[in-house]
Amino acid sequence: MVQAADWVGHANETLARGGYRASTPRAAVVSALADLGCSVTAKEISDRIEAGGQEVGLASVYRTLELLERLRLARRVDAGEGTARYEPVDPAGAHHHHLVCDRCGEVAAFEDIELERAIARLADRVAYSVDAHDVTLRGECPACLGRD
Amino acid sequence: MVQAADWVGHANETLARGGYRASTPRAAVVSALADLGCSVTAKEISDRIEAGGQEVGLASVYRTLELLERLRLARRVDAGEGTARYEPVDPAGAHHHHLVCDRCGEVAAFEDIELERAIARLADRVAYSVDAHDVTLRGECPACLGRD
DNA sequence: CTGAGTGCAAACAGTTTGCATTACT
DNA sequence: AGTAATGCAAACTGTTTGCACTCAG
Repeated sequence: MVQAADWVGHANETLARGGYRASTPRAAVVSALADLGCSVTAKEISDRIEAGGQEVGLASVYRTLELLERLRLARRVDAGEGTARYEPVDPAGAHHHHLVCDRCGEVAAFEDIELERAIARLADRVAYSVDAHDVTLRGECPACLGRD
Repeated sequence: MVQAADWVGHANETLARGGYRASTPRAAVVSALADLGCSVTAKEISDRIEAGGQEVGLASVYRTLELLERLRLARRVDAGEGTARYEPVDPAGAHHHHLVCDRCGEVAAFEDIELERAIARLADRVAYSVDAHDVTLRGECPACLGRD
């Protein structure tokens, strides 16, 4: 997992360096994304900001997420159903993938070097030039398994 | 890739066995999905049917896809952007994953035993009970690479 | 003071649903 | 005949966009 504080600093720095203005709504989105961490929706970000007493229009949340994605500060991850999810990108390059529960929708993260290696080797063999990959495992989370 | 003819037969059989009626629109969707093969949208299916002279409401396409998915005859695959894509499921169990071109959206398929093995091993180690997985590689397709 | 960034509301795209009608079995 | 399945149109959901206003630089 990305260190929330580090990432917020890194993100704000990158934004400033890019000539983007430091607006309150933007900062709120950055900070909410950092707090929520892995695999969050625009709505969740907006709610979290609202819970903190601020108001930020959903449109601004989307615009900020789009910007963060363009700057490689965040990435869109696909949990499957039709709702876009985002998460902070670790500046150090570490990354993880997701386990999604088909029953309750819960998302967990995992890392696996062996998997990464297999993908790296594969990437060399294909005709495409690969610069990103996503892996999603689907099944049932421990909680749902217990509740059978 | 799934053998189109085989799959159509298999799908129709499964549908019949399940007590589902053999309607013309349903058959058209099954056959269109088989023809188009890998990673198609509801709209593409509808267009392809229309091109063959028939008319099938988009709603029926969606309803049929949902049914096929429930019967494990098709699966929803996530190419990333907000449009659901479907493809026939090989009754023999063979499956592949996708390479998506970030520039033109072109989707190619690949298989890799090593990758499957890594995922199988990983699936044993996690707390979730994993029963499906998706891998998507993103990058640029050969055509777009050439067009730099 | 100037334009990047915002909020709102309207526009959109894909998907789902209610209901009267059609057509397998 | 009975009911599963269809088609249409309306409803919905998530996301994007146009525009007037605001505020950081």
